[in-house]
Amino acid sequence: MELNHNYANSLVSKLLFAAIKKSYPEVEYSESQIYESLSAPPNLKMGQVAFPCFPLAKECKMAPPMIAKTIQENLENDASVEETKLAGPYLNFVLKKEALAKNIIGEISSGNFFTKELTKDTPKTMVEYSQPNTHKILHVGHMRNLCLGSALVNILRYSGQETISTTYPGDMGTHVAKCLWYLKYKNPDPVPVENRGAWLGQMYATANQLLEDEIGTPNEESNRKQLTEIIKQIENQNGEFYELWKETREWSIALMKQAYSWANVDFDRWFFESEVDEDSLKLMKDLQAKGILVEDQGAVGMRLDEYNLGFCILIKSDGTGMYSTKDVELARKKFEEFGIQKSIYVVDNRQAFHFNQVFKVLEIIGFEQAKDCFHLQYDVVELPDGAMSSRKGNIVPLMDLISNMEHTITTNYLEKYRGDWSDEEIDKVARQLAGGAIKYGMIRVDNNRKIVFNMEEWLKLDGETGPYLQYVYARINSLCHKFNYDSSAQVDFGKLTHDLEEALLVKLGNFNSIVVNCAKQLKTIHLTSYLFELGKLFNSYYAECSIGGADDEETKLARLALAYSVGEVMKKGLAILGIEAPARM
RNA sequence: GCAACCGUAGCUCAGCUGGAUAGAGUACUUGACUACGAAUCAAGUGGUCGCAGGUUCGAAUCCUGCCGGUUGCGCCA
Repeated sequence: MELNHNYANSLVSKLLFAAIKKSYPEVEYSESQIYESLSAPPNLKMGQVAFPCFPLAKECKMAPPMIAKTIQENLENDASVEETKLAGPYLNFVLKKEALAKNIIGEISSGNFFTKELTKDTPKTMVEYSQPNTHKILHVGHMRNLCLGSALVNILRYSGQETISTTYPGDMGTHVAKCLWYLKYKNPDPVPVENRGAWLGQMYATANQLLEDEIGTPNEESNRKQLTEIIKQIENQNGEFYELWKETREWSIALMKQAYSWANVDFDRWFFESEVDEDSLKLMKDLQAKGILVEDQGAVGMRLDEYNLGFCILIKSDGTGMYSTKDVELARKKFEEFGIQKSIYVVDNRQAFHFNQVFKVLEIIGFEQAKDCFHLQYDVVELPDGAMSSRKGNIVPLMDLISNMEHTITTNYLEKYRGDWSDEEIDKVARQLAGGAIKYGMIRVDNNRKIVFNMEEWLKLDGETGPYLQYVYARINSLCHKFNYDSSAQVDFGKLTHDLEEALLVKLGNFNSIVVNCAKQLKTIHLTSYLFELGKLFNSYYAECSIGGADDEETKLARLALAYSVGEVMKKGLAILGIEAPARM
């Protein structure tokens, strides 16, 4: 539940609540209902806050414009309100800029703005994201999941929701067997000393190709026998392949950790498939013994036809489990180990059917939390020539994207500082900007929309990108430094009279609401758009109004304070998206 | 066949819990650095919101049907 935390809207809803009570004593319209209904007029000349009177029309049995007029007549005077304006069915409020500035800039510079209680009674939530397979290539597709998941965790936490983050790597299954098979029987090359995780991914791709090529040849049957043996050894936890699995698995995990570290992502809990496999089968055998599961064509599972979810196989005819089997057990572990009330799965939309099945199975076997399990789906990342596939050989490995981006940024923008800045700083800023470009690019489009990844486009860094926003912060930081900004100095907020200053103040005041809205809708785009709009506004302001060269000292100080506030909000907003803002770039 | 998602400017996308004049980026044309950082800013060109109905004071937004595209739909994960 959202609390009233926006200064302007809280003020207006309080005044409106009293006026509505006075005008229509019989109508029930709570202060928080009013707060929620407030919107913004099309432009600031019409006011900063708009109250639409449509919702009241039915109960008051009166046309909205008349209601607006009646309410206006019953409004009490308030020192912070300049005037109210009737605009048809809307009642608009013009707040005094000075009051707006004093409150918003004051709260931002004191830091209180970012520590407000924004919501209450939110459920304890777990977010699972990043489910890469070991022994396979980590590619740009994984990046979308990682950026989205980590931003969402930050959004939920900022808005006051207790959130546990978790990752679920796939460290067993046929893909592992194929990779180990190739390593043992076919690979002629020595194991490299470095980057073994990436190398392993290539081994898998080669293995997959070779096995496919040998289908229909005399080798097919022996290959299959060898793969079965490998899988058996890993499951039974002994034999040379089990040892090889343990060793190679670590190479992939090291690569994952490297990627997570680059992305500044940290998980509260790592679940591995191998960790839930055995228990998941036990759980299913229990359920089977209780008669909850049925057998069908040799497999054991649950009939979900009445929910239009077909048959969910939980024990294959060879006695082993499926991915659904493990997901049921994993859910049980999450509920019991952490006592969560809500469980979010950030997984691409091809798994929609799978999760519907799993959630239904959980519900049927008696987990109440099943109704609060949510598959947050997103569309996949494709390349200009279609879906990524190892067969096509058109996979863009994650580390290629990262190093390409960092290299381009260094040569195009940072090389000019060489000698002036330390090499370490140049590398660090290149990493931060690459992070900004990649992360912002991954989460600025809606989850439901496919991303066609084009390396050249991504390297351009023009327009709506992470570095555009980082540049805003760097410029402000440089300004504050140059003019010795002091956050404790007295400021005459009456000096902020420009239209763009007002627009910036209103924008700044909306920050917390935007993040709460993102948390409610589990979306990142509202925040990315917001930050871009804030950045654009500031850049216009910067071009139009000289801050350092203001007419008088008071104006300069007031403008600096405003600029500083924009910088703080920008930095905070980017941080929520997982993006660092360098002090200079 | 069934289901989910997508269809808005040349291209990439916002706007979708109905509300004031449909917005950005990009591309293209033009202008602004002896300047608080030009990784920037300003201006212009560009739209039957896939199509057809319906709901109502009001629909890009909600409902129905159709068209086009993507992805799923029992022993891979």
